[in-house]
Amino acid sequence: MRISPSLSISSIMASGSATGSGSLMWFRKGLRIHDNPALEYASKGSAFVYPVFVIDPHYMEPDPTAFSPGSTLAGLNRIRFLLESLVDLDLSLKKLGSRLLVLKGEPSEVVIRCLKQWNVKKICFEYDTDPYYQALDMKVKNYASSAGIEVFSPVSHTLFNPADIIQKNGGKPPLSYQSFLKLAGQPSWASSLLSVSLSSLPPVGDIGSCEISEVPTVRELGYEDYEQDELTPFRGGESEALKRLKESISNKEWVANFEKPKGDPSAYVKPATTVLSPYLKFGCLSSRYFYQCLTDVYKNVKKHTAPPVSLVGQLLWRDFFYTVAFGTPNFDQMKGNRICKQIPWNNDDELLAAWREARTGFPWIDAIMVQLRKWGWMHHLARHCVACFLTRGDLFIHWEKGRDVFERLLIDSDLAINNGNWLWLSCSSFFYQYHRIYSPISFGKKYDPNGNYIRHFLPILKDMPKEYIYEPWTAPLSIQKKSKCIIGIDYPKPVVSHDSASKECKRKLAEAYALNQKLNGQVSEDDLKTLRRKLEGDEIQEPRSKRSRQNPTDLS
DNA sequence: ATACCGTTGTACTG
DNA sequence: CAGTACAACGGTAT
Repeated sequence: MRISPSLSISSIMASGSATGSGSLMWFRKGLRIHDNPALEYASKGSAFVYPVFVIDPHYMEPDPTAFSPGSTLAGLNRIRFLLESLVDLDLSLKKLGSRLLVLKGEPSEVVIRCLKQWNVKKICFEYDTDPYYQALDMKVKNYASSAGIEVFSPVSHTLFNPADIIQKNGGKPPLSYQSFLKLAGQPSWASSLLSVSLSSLPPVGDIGSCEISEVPTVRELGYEDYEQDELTPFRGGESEALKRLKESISNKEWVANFEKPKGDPSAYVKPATTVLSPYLKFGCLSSRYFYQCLTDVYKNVKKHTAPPVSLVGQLLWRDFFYTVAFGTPNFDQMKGNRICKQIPWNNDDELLAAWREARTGFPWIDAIMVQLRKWGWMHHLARHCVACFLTRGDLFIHWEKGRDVFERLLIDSDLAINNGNWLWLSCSSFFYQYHRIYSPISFGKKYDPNGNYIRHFLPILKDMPKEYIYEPWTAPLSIQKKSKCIIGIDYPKPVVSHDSASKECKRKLAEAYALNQKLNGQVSEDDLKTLRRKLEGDEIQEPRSKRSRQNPTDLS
């Protein structure tokens, strides 16, 4: 990593205007120029601005022990998406007469070191509700106030300020979408004027002895022999986000009639949704700008759909989960989570690995897991299918395990939304109708009877006749041979029988719910252990349920 | 205590 | 494609 020569020149020039004050713009999420209140404030009345991004090695550096290429925390697809977003941000800053200063290390330490070395009067960064940033920001704020540096940290990642909604509700977050809507009311902030679009930025000041680099490439980070086939088709960055947004809203009929549950999860050539989630996640796209574009479309059509199913409804779901996550201690785990049902999930690393590695033997499930691995994105309903299958539908494995896999592999993985949806799908919170189980066979079939989606992501099954493609283990051996795919050799047998496994899951959830109700949610680890023993005991007594684990004689 | 509701279940019927 | 039975949860309003 070297110091850019162009920076040295500009820094000499900037330091010439010693009388002006400087500000530090700390980018984390909010990787955009448009509608960026922190950036706007940083540049206002400043002689120079330091736009900083800190690379946290924990997030970026290769971890060879992880189950997929990437760092300890993020898969390669999301790291690449972030780097592309940073390159785009750097280009946009350069067009405005600035540039991105990339530093490396523990972010709060690096930022505090910069504050010590540079002559800045204010530090600006988007407010972040994630516990990780709450902790970092506390350290930075404490230092800044002790040093007499102004801190400006506006809420601009979401439409509403989660703290406001929680306060309105008497200190607790609303737990249903409808009650959230009621509390949120009309999004006045969301309709307010966007931050002015910047035509230029003050130059970067003297960087002293800080080690500044360009945005690194994945190669420079140490991902030399990454697998090309795990390359997501979605490119990161604000420019890409705005292009995608423009394309989406250009079809006014589509925007006006959008109904989330009616989307086709098997559509992959042209996905059934906007695929703006990764851009919202990194703040390449302002949720407020997106909101205003949508309401503009609504104004110009006769009628349009409404929350929860409309596109605006999707943005509000995002705010809903942000609010609940912010107001719920231990939101990302079962233990100590006030809103989470305590359920004696199974520990089965073999079944977990089969799910994660797309070898459950259910083509619909496995194809979705391949799409996750390769694209880092799947349709919302596809996520439902695999999440339900892993947890309450078939495998009865802890939602935290599935959450970890999604968190790593999704390019749009977002603490609040990812955990919120796993809580939802596992019937641990928000949603409790555990008898409604997605069939790993029939759900996909009704959208894609020919199995094109499966054929694309699981090419081993590309010649399987459509009659068998969702249940290839039922195909006669002659058909398997003709399709060049022998079940049990070329493609696995199903790891469970869906009928018996889903029945088992329902029975276990009924027992777990009863225990939660009896103990008023105060379920201890011992209580869970006892229940787990009881459930296993029942299993041994009932020969029928022993079949929940598939064996070859059950096939066909 | 009771009725109604909840972004996105399945399988069957007309 | 819409309507229905199935079986039946917790949260919320009454």
